[in-house]
Amino acid sequence: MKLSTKGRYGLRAFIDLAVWGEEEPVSLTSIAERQGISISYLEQLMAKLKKSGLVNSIRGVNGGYVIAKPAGEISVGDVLRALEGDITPVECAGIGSKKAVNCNGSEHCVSKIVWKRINDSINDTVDSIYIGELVKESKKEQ
Amino acid sequence: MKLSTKGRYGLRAFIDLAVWGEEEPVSLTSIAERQGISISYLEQLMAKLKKSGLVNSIRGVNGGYVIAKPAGEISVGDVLRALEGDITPVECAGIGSKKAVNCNGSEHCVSKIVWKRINDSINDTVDSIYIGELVKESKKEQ
DNA sequence: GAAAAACCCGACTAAAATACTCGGAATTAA
DNA sequence: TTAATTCCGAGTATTTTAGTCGGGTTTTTC
Repeated sequence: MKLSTKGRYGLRAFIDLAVWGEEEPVSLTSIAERQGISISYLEQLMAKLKKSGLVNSIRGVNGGYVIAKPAGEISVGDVLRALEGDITPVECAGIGSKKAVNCNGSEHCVSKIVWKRINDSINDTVDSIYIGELVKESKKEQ
Repeated sequence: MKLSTKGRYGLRAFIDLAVWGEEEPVSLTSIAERQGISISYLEQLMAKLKKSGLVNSIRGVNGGYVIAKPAGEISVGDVLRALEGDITPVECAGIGSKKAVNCNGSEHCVSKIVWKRINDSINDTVDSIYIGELVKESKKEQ
């Protein structure tokens, strides 16, 4: 039960991008310096974000990345799901979905109720926070 | 970002115990049969639950385990924390707590706001569900 | 008292996931 | 051209997970 560095570093990088990329593209080198994350690893994270359409890239000298939509329209959930794939801790909580192994037994998987509530609460939480708020908060602190 | 089998199997086992253990202790053998979990592994899980005071054990022939308190007084959170240790996906979200590596940088760790909200929502969720409800639900289905 | 049935404990390990690194290719501004 | 960049795919050490295994100890029943 731990969010991997993909999600943790990736969100940090994305916020960094939103804060510093309003005028011109932000290079991985500069994000790496500010955030203390290696360039190689950032490349991987950015590839995922690009594939999901959350950032655009500009190649060549003075190139870098920019966010693809206004920060107010991108939720933390969008970013985390792009990076992690699925952020629910238990899979078998779907309604008519895949029947997990060992999901039988006398209790007819009552625990599914629990997993579903946990999954929902996480998704609700991350979908209710927008990058814009975090950018605002970040600027306030400087 | 996945709840381990410790938590998933452990909660299932605990519910099983609460359902079948009202009159007499429940043996690991019987839980293992109903739930499709190996006895050896169940031993490990029960050890944790016992250490946390959530179950009591009765040794000898016809022995087994019983829940230590009424099912209505034990929350899912109690059980999961006993099994998993800490169920929050991100550690650095404490207020004045340990300063994580790489938690510096220009944004002064705004992402902490996110981690804290996620952690809180998970804890609130699991602490609001009691084993008693699940037992009731389980019996309804039979 | 002996056997059976249960719990108790620590070490061990195969497999999977994580958290990266590395080398090189393509692109573009100056 | 050269240097700064993104892009791409492999490769790999470390850590975590998900158990198993073997050998106890304790208690109860017969």
